[in-house]
Amino acid sequence: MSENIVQRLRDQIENDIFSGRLPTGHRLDETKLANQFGVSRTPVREALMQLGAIGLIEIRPRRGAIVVEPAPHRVYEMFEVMAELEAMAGRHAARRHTSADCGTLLAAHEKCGRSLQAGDADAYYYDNDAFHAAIYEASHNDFLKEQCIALHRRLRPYRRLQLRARNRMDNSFAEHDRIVKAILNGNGDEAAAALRMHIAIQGERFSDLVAQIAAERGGLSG
Amino acid sequence: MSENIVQRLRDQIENDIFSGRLPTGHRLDETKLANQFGVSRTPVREALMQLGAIGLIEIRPRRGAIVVEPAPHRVYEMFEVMAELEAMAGRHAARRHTSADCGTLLAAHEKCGRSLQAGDADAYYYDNDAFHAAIYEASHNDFLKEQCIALHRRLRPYRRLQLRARNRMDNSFAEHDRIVKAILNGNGDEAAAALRMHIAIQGERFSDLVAQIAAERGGLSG
DNA sequence: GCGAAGAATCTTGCATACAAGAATATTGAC
DNA sequence: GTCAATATTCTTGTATGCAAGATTCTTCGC
Repeated sequence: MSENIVQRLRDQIENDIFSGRLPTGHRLDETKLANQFGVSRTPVREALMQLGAIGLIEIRPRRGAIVVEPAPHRVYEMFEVMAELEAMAGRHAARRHTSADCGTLLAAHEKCGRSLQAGDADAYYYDNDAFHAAIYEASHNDFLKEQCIALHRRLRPYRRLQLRARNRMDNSFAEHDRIVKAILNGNGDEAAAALRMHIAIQGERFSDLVAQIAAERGGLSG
Repeated sequence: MSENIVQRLRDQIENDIFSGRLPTGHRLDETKLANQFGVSRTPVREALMQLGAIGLIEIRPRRGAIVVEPAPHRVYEMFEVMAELEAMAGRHAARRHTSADCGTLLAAHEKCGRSLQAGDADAYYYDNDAFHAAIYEASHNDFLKEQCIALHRRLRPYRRLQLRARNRMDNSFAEHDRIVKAILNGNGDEAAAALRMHIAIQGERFSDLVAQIAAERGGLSG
């Protein structure tokens, strides 16, 4: 499939982490992974190194790699930064967008609307990605775009949890609407504010979720 | 020195790139680098991979790695993002700083002042790093801090060029002064604005520099 | 003389081997 | 019975070897 083994390994391990097959704290033994995938340790090491660079796993010298679930407060921090980056993208998009950008953005927005009406959370999830990608693109700052995509990807598993929440899809779409209007009107500050809130809400929802789980666990175990 | 060869190699190659010993477009031959450093190809590969993850070099499958000087407009984009991240750090620092943070920030600021009075641009350069690091720290968002440090590091060679410019050190210190006051007063918006401008100026100065060099080159070569 | 096809060479990608440090188990002392 | 020290095992870090793809050089055809 992939051109080289390293990328295939990286994607596979990444998926295994996101899907929970490789739980937090799990030790990633190079030899075992190599055997498991039927390759040698060399590409495994390189794949692990790449995952370490993203921050998905922690590589401790001479002590192997472990899966790190970022502490909840860290995920919250990441949402904070994401909110600011998205706000920046929105501000620039409002000022710099071309007519082609408008078309892409509107099309993505309408696609979200159709998925919402169909009640298809999975479809909405992907359409939402495209919607945000359109904003990054319209910001006409490629470096910003890359940073946004990387962080968006990193936060993927946490966002995915949220669309299941009651009314989240409706609210999300309403927020998108405000964002689109601001960008098309060239109102950078409004676009930034709308996007910042749109993302910040997710961070807060995540925090709520963590608190809820902690409470449940507390109730069960002590 | 370093614990492992890979880190040593990574730092060395990174320095060679920043210092210009390894110019843009230079092909990084694994075998040659291995011989040069007296190690095997394995750690060289891993070091190159890490540099590729940062974006300092480009790794093309089966075709080796080359040093990529980011195009000027891309550096400008990076300064734009840096400005926004610093502004965010400043806004949070203004709201969240502890008394210990204040002490560190003030100490760093005063150290900059002493280097300025001594007319020592090199010292100022390092003190400036510490000053900004103090702000990241005071933002109490570790993820943001790490992102800032990484980008700051990435932009290092371009910042270094600038302190040589006339009056830049004086102006920089004056801007620092405004930033410190805003943070200590708890004025988040003011701190953000001051920092955004502080960094944006550098991006613009970089653009000026590029334009100037381009003009000179144009005058020479046709 | 110029262009294209093929061969030779060179470089990367992966596998295997070996050495050194960390984790663990075992044994001895208290 | 518990703690500590040592020995053993296990894992990582680095070196080397081999195969496949890329580049370059040579040769042949036009």
